[in-house]
Amino acid sequence: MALIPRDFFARHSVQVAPELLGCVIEHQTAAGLVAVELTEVEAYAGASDPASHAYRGKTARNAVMFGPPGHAYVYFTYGMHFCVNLVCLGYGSASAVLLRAGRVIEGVELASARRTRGAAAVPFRDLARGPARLCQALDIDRSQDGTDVCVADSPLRMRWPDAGTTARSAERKVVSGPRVGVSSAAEVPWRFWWEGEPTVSVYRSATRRRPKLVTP
DNA sequence: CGAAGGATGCGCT
DNA sequence: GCGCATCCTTCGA
Repeated sequence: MALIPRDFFARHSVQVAPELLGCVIEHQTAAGLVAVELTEVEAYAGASDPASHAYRGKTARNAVMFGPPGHAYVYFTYGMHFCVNLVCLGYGSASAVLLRAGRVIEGVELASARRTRGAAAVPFRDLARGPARLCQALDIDRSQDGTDVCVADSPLRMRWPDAGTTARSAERKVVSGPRVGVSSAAEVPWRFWWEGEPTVSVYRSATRRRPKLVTP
């Protein structure tokens, strides 16, 4: 297992994000190991980025983003979902990369069991397709907030692509586009993914809300 | 197919 | 209170 060194993350998130494609996040729990090869990520620039949680300054929730690079920032949203970021640059910059989607390469059965609700089986491509699904497949929640992913004995860690993945990466084309679900700075093309990869989430623009009140 | 709405809890104004 | 870096189900064509 070749761990990704902290220096890798100690750069601007926009530079780190596309290089994370093909890298592997793995979570060792009592139930077993699940590893996911990243296929889609989003960069957030920190205090200067209106779409970032760090835009309005440091709070108890986002404190990890203001810490050193190579740590996991996990947040809870929409009353039921978790999303995981990897802190970049560090030392107060509060920049990070959101892990949006990936392909499960180890522990498929365990990931499938975590993702399955009721009777309907989840298709393989959908196991970690979307930031909240990825967290569910890996069993990541707020107890992983602040975890150092750059040490070998961490239950949650990042490693370089496998040899087979590296070969496949060479044939992959990295493309970029607007970020998903953010209402401000939506024009910034800081979402990166592998073109034609089936595990990439479906794009949804942020302007799908606002049912607003009705007049009877 | 696509669009629409509900679920659901917490951080921030 | 409001609004979310979301997902899933249902409804209609």
